[in-house]
Amino acid sequence: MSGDAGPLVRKLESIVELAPEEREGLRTLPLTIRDLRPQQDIVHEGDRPTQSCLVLEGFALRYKLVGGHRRQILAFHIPGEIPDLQSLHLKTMDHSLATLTAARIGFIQHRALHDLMARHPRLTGVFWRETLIDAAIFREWMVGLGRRRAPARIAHFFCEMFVRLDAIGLAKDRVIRLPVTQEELGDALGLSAVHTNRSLQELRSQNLFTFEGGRLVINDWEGLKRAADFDPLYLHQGSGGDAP
Amino acid sequence: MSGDAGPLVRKLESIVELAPEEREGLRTLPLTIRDLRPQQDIVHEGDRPTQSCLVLEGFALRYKLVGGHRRQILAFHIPGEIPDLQSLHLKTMDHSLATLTAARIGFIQHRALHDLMARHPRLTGVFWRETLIDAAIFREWMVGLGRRRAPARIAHFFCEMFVRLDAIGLAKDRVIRLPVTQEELGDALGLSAVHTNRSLQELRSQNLFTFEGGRLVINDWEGLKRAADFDPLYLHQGSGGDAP
DNA sequence: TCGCGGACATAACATAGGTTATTTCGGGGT
DNA sequence: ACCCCGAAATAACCTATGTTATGTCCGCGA
Repeated sequence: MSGDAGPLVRKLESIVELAPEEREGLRTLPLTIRDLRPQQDIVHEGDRPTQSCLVLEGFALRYKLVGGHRRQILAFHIPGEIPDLQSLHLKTMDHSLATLTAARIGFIQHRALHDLMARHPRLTGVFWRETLIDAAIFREWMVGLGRRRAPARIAHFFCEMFVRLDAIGLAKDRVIRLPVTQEELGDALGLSAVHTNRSLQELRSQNLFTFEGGRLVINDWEGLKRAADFDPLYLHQGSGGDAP
Repeated sequence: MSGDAGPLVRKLESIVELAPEEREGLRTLPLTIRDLRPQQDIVHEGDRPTQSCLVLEGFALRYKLVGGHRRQILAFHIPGEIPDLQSLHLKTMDHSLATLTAARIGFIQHRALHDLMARHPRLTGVFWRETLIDAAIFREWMVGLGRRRAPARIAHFFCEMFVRLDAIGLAKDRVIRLPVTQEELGDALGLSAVHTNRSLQELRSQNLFTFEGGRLVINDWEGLKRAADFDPLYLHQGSGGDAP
C-alpha cells in the first residue's frame, strides 16, 4: 500500500522553503502505510532497521527501559516527524519507538531516502537539520530533568508541545490535543505518577491551563511561560514560534 | 595561524574507514588554532557563529544556565570532537561552549566544511553520524538524569568517559585523565556538590575505582559496569568498545 | 443494568537529595 | 616557612520527590 507524505512536506516547510521539485520528490517518496494501535512497539532497542518511520497521524514516542521496569520517555513525535531518521546512519537502535495513540505510520526504505538526497542535495541539509533539532530538544529536556523542579518541568513540557503543534497547524486557538496520561507524563519528566499528579494540582491552582480528557487549553500563556522558564529558541523555528 | 587536524582524523577513523583522499581533505582543513585557558567561554548561547570548533587537546564542555545560577552541563568533549558541529545547520546557539581545562582549539569556517563535504560526499554522512552519536549520548544522559540514582549516575559517567577516551587512545591501561571537580560532576549529573561528594564516598567504599587529582583509575570494570547499569551500545562504536 | 478496569485523586509515610555552614587538606605563591 | 585559596570532606537540618495503599470516578462491554 502506498500513500501521501503530505505531513512531512508541511512539517519541513514550517522551517525552510522548498523548491517545487524537492517538494515533489518528498511527496512521491515510496511509503508503506500502516495503521497502528495505541501503545504498540514499532522498532525495538537492538533492532537494525532498513527503513524509517514517518508519523502521518497520531503521536509516537521513543523510550528506554532501565532496570527492567523503570521507563524514561525520550521524546514525543507529532505528524510530519521521522522519529528514527537517525537509523539512516546509526545501524543499531539504542532505544525503542512506539505509538502513543492510534496512529498512521508511513515506512520509508533507507535506500529511498538516500536516493532522494542524492537527487536533491539540499534535502540532505534539511533532514540533517531535523535530527539536530531533535538533539536540541533532548538538551532542553536534560536541563529540565537535571535542574528544574517538577511543576516547572510540566509547564515547560506543555509550552513545548503547544509551540510544536502550533507550528504544523494542529493548535486550534489555545487548544491542543495532548493525549498523555499522568503516568506517561511522569515517565517523560522523570517523576513518579503520584508526584506528577501532585504537581499538576499545584499548577492547576494557578489557572494557567486546563488539562483533561487528553486536551490542553492554555488560559494564560505568559504566566505559563514564566512558570516554565520557557524560551522557544531551542526549537529553532525561525520566526520565534511564539503565539497564543 | 594554521595547524593540523590529526585528532579529527583519528577520531573519525575510530569508527569508519576513510579513503586516502578523504583523510587528506580532512587533514588540510584550514584551521585557526588558539590555545585557551581553563573555564573560558568559546561560544555563547544566542551567538550566530560562522565557524565550528575542533578540540585538539584538552577538554571542552557545553552547558546551559537556568534561573541565572543553576548550571546544567550537557556534554564533555574530548580531542578530535567538534562540539558545535550543529551550528552548521542551526544558526543560533541554544547553549554555550567552554573549555574545561586548558585546551588547544581549532576553528574551522563553516564554508570550509561545506566545501569539503561537497568534494567528498561520503564525509557528509560521517559528520552527520557524529552529530547523531552526540544525540545518542544526550538520550543516555536523559535516562540517567530521569531514572538513575546518584551513585549509578556517577558510575555510568565514569564508564562512558573511559570508553570514549579509550577509543581514541587516551586510556593508558586502566587509567584516564578526567580533570573534573565534584562541582562540575554535579552540574553534569543534576546533583548538588554535597550530594555528589556523598555518593562518591559510597562508591569508593566498593573499591570500584580511584578518583583523585583529576585521574580515574578503574579497579573493577565489571563491578563498575554493574553499578552503573552500563551498556556501551549507545556510543555506537562498532566493535562494542568495551575493554579493560 | 451491572460490573470491570483504567485513569485520576489523596493520604501517610519513607528517603534521596538539597542547603548551609564549618573544617580539613594540599598546592602555589611570596 | 607561611599564607591563601580552591577543592574536598563532613555534619545538621530541610524539602522535594518516591512508595504503598486505598478510594473515586467514568466509560465500556457483557
